[in-house]
Amino acid sequence: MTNTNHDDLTIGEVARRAGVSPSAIRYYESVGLVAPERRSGGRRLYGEAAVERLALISFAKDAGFSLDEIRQLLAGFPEDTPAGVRWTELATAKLTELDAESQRIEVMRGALQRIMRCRCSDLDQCAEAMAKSRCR
Amino acid sequence: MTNTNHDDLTIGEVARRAGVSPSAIRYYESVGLVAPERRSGGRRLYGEAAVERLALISFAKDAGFSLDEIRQLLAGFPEDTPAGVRWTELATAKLTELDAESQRIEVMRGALQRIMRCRCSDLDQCAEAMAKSRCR
DNA sequence: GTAGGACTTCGAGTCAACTCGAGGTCAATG
DNA sequence: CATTGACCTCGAGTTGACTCGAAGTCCTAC
Repeated sequence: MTNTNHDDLTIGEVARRAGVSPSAIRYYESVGLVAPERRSGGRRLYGEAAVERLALISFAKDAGFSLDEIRQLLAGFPEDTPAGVRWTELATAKLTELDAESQRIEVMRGALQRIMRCRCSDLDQCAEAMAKSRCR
Repeated sequence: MTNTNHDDLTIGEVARRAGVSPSAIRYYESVGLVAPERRSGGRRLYGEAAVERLALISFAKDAGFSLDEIRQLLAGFPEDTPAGVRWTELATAKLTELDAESQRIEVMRGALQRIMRCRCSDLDQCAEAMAKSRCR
């Protein structure tokens, strides 16, 4: 019936509204994150919900989730699982990863600050000292 | 003359001593980070210095430098540039990157902690709220 | 002299999250 | 009715730091 619903959005419009590229949307579709409501003449047609879904994906990406993890979020729970439970499960794991990452960064920071005080006259000397464990 | 110097190390020995794989050493050679002292019958032969050079490369990698940056370190300065100057130049830039990275991590942490308090009954609702800017 | 093991080169494959290009289709407009 | 522009699919390319496999070579030991 509604073969021409004027609320329909083309991929280009969805892309513009959500701030992502059409090719990214097609890619997300290929990995199961979004799907058009229907098609007309081969073209994908979306509803407003797609824009929101993409906003959620962008948020999750910014929060550090991979597309794989985002798929878990969207489809890795029983249908009626509340959003908070889903988020909590994934975010808890991610926070642990972030802790590890922060720690790694601190270690690197320490190494960098130490090495800046190196007094070796050349790198070969420095490498030698390093192999022996202390750079002078 | 010394076509068979018994101080020579094969790629396998260097790899074992430095704790990196032979293929990684060949790869490092291909990007200009190490070179064998000489060859005998096609085989690469290294001196002790190669082990030290690899220790330095490993240290630099652990400190967050890319192989490209390590090449800068090794070959991007006038010959007589002291090690400390080289390290300081690269480490300063790297520390700035780490600051940015840390900050990004804090932002993600904040987003994750906020989203865990989400009370939406499903993700569609959550996505809608997100598009409008606040998740309840 | 032959078996084994370590080595050689070269090209392709890996991971993530896309992008790009070619070649073709579709709808609206002049 | 022809052009334009947005869309379609599919395959390949991107980045970094390697790894893997194939096919061949070399040295050592038995």
